[in-house]
Amino acid sequence: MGLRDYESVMKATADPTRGRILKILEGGEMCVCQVIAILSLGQSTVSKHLFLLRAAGLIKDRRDRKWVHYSLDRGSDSPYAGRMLRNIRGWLNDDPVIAKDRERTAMARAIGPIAICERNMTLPVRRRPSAKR
Amino acid sequence: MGLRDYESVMKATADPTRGRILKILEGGEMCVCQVIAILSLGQSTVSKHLFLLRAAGLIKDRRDRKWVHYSLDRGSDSPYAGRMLRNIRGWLNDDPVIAKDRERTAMARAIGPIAICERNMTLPVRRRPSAKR
DNA sequence: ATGTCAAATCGTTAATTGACGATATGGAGG
DNA sequence: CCTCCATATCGTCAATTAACGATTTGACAT
Repeated sequence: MGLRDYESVMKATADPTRGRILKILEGGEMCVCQVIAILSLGQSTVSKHLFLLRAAGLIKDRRDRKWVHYSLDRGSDSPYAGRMLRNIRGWLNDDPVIAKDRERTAMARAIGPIAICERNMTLPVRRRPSAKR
Repeated sequence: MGLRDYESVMKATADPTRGRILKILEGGEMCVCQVIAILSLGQSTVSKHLFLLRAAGLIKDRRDRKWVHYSLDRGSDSPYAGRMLRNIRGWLNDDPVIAKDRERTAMARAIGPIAICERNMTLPVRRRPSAKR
């Protein structure tokens, strides 16, 4: 529980994309393909982020058939991880990026992993009100 | 108070050298030259670290003649900074590197900034018990 | 104003990191 | 055994970062 663990947890949380992932998972367990769809990032990119978060003890995974689901690892071995998860819970809730992610998270949850995989890890495009002139 | 501030505070604290600096400053205000001596790093290197910590709202500075003293900025504007300072207070106290720094911090405090500057930002070498054979 | 000296800034270099596409892994179903 | 497909790992590239030495800044003393 020294500088090494400290560094791994803090560096894992410090990256803004990984911060977004942690906020997404606050809504509950998520399939990898759903996280990819919400973030609109490459599959390998997201996989690496999830790896680092898991290595730091911040999240845990669960296999269900060919899907892997990730969730926050409350009760992690790392005291740093537990504390940071609790900190982040109250943080960033007003941030516009996080708010947007929350909407997309809701959509991803409504649609479900299977449909998202069929759509090649994408969410349906949201119709934007176009300014008439 | 969005992702940007979050990132700056987290990245500032995530670096192990900056973590050491924060732990050093828990002992109270410190002159730059003392921090340099404790860490045994280059003057410009330490100056940069202090800059990043200050930019994140974690520490503040005070000029006294030609010396600049840094201290933890409890009551910072950033809510992230305040929380992290409180977290770190209870962290890393068992780490060997931090323990060593604490000894050197005590020595730096005993000697004082003026003497350290005269010694070119170094602490007196500690006599190590040499293993007889 | 000039010199001194602690600290800040600049410029460079090597190492780390985040992104991507391509390939490998490993369950589930045929 | 072979295929399919979600995920993991690999290889590459551009961007960031931590370290250093050299130079600049700015407060103080003469």
